Amino acid sequence: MNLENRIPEACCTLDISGEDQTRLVRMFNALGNPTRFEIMKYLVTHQLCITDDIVEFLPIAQATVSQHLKVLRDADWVIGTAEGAATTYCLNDEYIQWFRSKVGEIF
Amino acid sequence: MNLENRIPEACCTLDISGEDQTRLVRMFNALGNPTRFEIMKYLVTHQLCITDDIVEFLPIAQATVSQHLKVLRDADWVIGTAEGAATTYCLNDEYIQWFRSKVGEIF
DNA sequence: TACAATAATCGTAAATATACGATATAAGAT
DNA sequence: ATCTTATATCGTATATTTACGATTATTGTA
Repeated sequence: MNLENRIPEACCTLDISGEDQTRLVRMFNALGNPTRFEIMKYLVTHQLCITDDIVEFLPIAQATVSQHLKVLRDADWVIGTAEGAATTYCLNDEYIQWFRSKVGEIF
Repeated sequence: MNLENRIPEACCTLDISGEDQTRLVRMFNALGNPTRFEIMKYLVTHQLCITDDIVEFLPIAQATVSQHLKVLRDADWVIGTAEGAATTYCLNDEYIQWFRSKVGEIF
């Protein structure tokens, strides 16, 4: 009375795999860090900013902020645009929307 | 013509902080790992399972599966219930719902 | 009582993430 | 041309994560 009785069979399928799944996991991972979450909060409440705004806002070194912004960019949470010597950051609305709808589909 | 011209002022507030924020980041973090995401997929498509189902399903050791399940439990993505010698896992619908609504509020 | 099944935990090795200072690059002002 | 500002990248130290085998604990069965 063990394996024969509880055959694990799928009750449904799931429309996520391959590249999409990799992207989704990367997005989860990027926000699964307190500092990066704070950066995202900053962007949500400020719409637009440059790297230095966040360097002044958070108690961490400029190099670290730059690194975290790169992770958020690579995960498509934000878009960075070179604006002279500075880089302007804003939310990547397209992929934020994509994230929300995928999460809605899956869970 | 620099700091004086672009005063970074918040355009809105954000209703997430403290414990809720910590929990949310922990939930993001837990799903930001390919193996744990696969476990969640398994649970979504099977509704219920025991640890051993996942051990057989994934190409990783029992100890590792158990560790990942603990992370998912601690992050409130799943609920584990001792059922004799086995532990039955299922989705934590309450907090999945919570996650979705928080993400909706923020972004 | 002994045994098989199931899962959790311990100790540990290897990989990855995180943070920093120093340096490099590029734009704009003097 | 030089200096300042803003950012990215490099090298590196430390911390955390991930994975594993071995061990422990607990339940149910022979």
